[in-house]
Amino acid sequence: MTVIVRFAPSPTGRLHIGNIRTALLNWLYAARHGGQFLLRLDDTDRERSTEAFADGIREDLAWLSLAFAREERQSDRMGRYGDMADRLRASGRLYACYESEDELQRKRARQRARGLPPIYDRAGLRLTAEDRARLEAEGRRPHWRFRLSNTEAGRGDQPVPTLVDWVDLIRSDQSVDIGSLSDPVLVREDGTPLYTFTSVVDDIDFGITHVIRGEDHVTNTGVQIDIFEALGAAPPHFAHHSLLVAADGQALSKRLGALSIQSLREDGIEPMAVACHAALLGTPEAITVYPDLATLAEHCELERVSRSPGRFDIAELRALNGKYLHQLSFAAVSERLAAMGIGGGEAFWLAVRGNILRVEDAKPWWTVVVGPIQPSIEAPDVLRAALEALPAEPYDDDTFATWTAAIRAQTGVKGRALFHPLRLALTGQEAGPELKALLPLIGRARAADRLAGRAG
RNA sequence: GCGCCCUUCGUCUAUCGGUUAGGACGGCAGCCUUUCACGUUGCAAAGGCGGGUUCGAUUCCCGCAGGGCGCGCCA
Repeated sequence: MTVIVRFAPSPTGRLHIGNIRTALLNWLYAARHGGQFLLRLDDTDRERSTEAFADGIREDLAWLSLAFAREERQSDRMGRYGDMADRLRASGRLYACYESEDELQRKRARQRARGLPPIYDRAGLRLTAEDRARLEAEGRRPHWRFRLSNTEAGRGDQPVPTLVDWVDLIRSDQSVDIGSLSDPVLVREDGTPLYTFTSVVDDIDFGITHVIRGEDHVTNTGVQIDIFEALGAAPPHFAHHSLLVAADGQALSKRLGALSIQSLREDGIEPMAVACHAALLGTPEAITVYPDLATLAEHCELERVSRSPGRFDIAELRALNGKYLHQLSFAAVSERLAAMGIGGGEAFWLAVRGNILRVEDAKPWWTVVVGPIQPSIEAPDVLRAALEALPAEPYDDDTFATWTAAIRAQTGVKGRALFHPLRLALTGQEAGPELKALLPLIGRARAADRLAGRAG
């Protein structure tokens, strides 16, 4: 059996770190099993879905190299949902209800007040043909509910505890009591099919073998398994991963805006750092940046994803990004450096990569190399001696050592007293890459200017 | 309120009743670099609370507390 998984965001916002974790878990599962990953845009909510958000989702996936074999949109499939709804009506599993939003709210409030669970009372099921005709004549249109298979013979419509169970790939044995749930609305008055239903129809039609999603869907799964069966289809395998929480342990949902993939990208975080952090968080694997998704997939077993919520701390992601850059090869960034107007070749990259957290942090160091910068003058005597001892070009990796040895011999100054003034004069900065590597890039002319206190 | 899930170093986790409770990130220290950073080596750092079961509980059971999620004509 070929594994087919899907990522099904609704284009009502940008993807965030939590979303992308779901996408990644799906993509990586497909990769590990030689399966297919498909993108499904859940855009049945016409009011909130926009084309701009759909583009944003594709853009974010592309940035992370999460390629999909196929793209489907629910808005293209409305006819199909209508047909499937008819099938459920024909088998008596989809029934018309005429309560207004207000009436339903009042019913729920009453039930809660009496200490009862707020479950729909199935009044719609008891409507006679005459009742319905009268309601329709009043101009009322029905919404349609799916009758959950939670009753037993001799007890009418009364729900009884009914466990729907499955072997969850992450949570192992899992069950949901659909006896304590309301019959879900599958189709609205205006004919719009709802998620609970469209998702099942799509999973059937697209041959989805594994549904990997957040644990906020656990209850949905209980209901949806019932719908799969009502439609005569075998349910797919399910896996529900825990959700991410913020660094303070509270729900992440409040500040998702700042954690959009777009903002992480603009923040200079590398896509593989985002992917590895999101996928490895909450697993026994050490969080490290692998060179590509295929390699990441080798380290990512769905079965080992933790059931407890994962704490997402952007500071950790930034640190991870830095660690990744510290060992990144020149070949991997040469084009981007060139696009930023940075030259200096491999020597420059190797010199500065250990001192940056983001690729664009290389830019100020390039300015340090080509100037102009304002030197910072400390210990003028030392700098004067340094200027006098400054060797003629060509410079190489040994130049700095011979030069500083000469200054030391001349002045008797050594250690921090020698290096700190040189660093301040040559770079204008307190800390930075090895001067040994920087000096040949800076060159004699600029070095001489800076040692003399002139901008250069 | 009801239901489901979770609880081991600061963080992510390993441990299938007996371990010096292991690893990774971060932190700290040494080393390297005659400077800072990078790198490297080492160190410190943990079983929420209360009851059981057992010769023995981090591990199994119950309760409590804390956290997450669900209980939509959202997805």
